[in-house]
Amino acid sequence: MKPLSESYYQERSAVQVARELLGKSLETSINGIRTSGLITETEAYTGIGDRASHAYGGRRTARNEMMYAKGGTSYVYLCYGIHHLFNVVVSRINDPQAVLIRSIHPKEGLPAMLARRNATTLTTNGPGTLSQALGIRIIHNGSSLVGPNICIIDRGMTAPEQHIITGPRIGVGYAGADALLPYRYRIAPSHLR
DNA sequence: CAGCAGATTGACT
DNA sequence: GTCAATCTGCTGC
Repeated sequence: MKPLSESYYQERSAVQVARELLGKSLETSINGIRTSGLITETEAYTGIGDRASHAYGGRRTARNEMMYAKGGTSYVYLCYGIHHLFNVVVSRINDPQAVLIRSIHPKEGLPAMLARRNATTLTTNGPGTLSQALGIRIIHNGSSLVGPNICIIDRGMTAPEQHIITGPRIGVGYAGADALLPYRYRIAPSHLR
């Protein structure tokens, strides 16, 4: 029941963390409002050799700078000019591996999440919608995952191997052969309820 | 500098 | 199924 430590993120690869984060609790405390959910879908972006990654070929821009930070840092960026996508940076400084969180199962703070989404039914099954529900925005780019605002906690819900479905990542058709790699991980829908 | 595509979503035909 | 919303970064004039 403790937040995952900084060394946890630094000692593992993106593939390993993407798989192990399934079932863990992603929690935010923003402006005194606490919200959380269990991670049900992730994708691994494995570094400078990964054609689907913003850091492919060692590319370094103002947007993706945080991918080069130490493991345990948040990488939040704006996609299509509208949606905030939340990533967990993994490994050490200058090894830009990251895990995109694509879906959560909401647990705490449902009213606050509904208000942020401006909705009456709660949707958190997409990288843009879950970030909005949890209140994660560009200002959280670079936030520590062992800091006060965003953290990931093991609440004993680690997904068993046989309930994990793997497949190609979503929306990365431009990545050639790398688009086919099985770097998307999700908990089988039949095990969510 | 213009044009275009992108780790998406939701409204509409 | 189609398409607009709208910021970032890359390509080419």
